[in-house]
Amino acid sequence: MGVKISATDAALLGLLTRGELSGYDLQRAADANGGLFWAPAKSRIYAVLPQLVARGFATSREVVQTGRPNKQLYRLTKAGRAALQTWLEEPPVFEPERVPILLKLYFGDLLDPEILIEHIRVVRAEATSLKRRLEAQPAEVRAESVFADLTVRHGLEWARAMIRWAASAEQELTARLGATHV
Amino acid sequence: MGVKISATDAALLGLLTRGELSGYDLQRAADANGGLFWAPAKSRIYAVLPQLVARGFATSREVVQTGRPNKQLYRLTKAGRAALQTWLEEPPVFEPERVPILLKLYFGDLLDPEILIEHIRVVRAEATSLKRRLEAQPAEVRAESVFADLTVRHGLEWARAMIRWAASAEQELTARLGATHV
DNA sequence: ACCACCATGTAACAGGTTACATGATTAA
DNA sequence: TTAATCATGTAACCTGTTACATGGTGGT
Repeated sequence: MGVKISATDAALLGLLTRGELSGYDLQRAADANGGLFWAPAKSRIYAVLPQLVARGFATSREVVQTGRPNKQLYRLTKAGRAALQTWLEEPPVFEPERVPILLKLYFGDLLDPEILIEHIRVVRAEATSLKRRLEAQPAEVRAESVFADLTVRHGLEWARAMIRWAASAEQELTARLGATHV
Repeated sequence: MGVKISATDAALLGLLTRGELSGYDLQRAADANGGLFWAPAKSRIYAVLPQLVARGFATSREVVQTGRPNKQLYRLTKAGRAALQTWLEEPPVFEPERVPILLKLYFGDLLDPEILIEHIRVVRAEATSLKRRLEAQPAEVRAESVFADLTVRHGLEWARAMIRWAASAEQELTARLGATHV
């Protein structure tokens, strides 16, 4: 029987395979990927870490520092490593997300078409800026490992899909708007 | 000052614009779209409805039935309609989701490549089946309204993006695997 | 005989956020 | 002097899930 851990647990344990880290370090590491696929709030990180210790997945030691706050360094245990491995080997969860824009769109008949179109423009603009951000990291992350590169490519595919969809939705709604206006 | 409501509140209030409905009806309506963009658990629906009444966004009346359980029918109030409108007019939230597969992939160096490839195949298979499901509803939903159609098209773009990404990821990882094996 | 539909809810739990609180050091 | 970095945490709140509980009706 394998020990169950959550995705957030797994993210922290995974980062701890790379060395002894503090909560602060872990947050930086999680944010470093632009929070692209997993970035818990820091309060969550500080809440989870003691739980990991309590469950035997990590140990902590305090490092006394002068001139700056003391810190807790966390180290992965064998049990933690095993729990992580179990999680990694489980088939991934697949489910289409809840997309707020779709909810607004679905009730589009209740909304002024111009506002709806503006909403879609917002989506396209944000997707475009995400795409640009992702395209603008060639050597840094992408060459580092196939895996990091594939996560970036996932984000790019996603952003492109959103842009395509938003463009076509905008076009269609604009056409409708024009048709009913004239 | 506008009254703040959550997306789930908005989903229920939105459905209530179409008439007086019970919790049961609302769940069916939410699931009808294949749960594509917003499908709360029924316990959540039954928890939220009384809150909506308490906040003055809906009224309820009991309908006594014979041969089957009594039911509560909920009706949207003016205040509820106004709160919904405020929510609909707010610019949509845009944020790339948390994708579990990416977390597994990011720590791909900890995982047997064959298992990783199998994970990606799962994603592709599920995305493909979603795509097929969405393609298989022409007259039913899609012609009904532009808005419903656009939500379906969103799902399709998303599914296609996932398929494209998974195919390319699988190819790349397979190549790497072959290279290191031979 | 069994299953699906109708219909509402409670209980226990998991996972997550924002805002608040503290406080020294260092670079612009 | 203003802001960022380092560093940890609490409190209040919100959102959501699964499992449990009940029980008649109508179709295969």
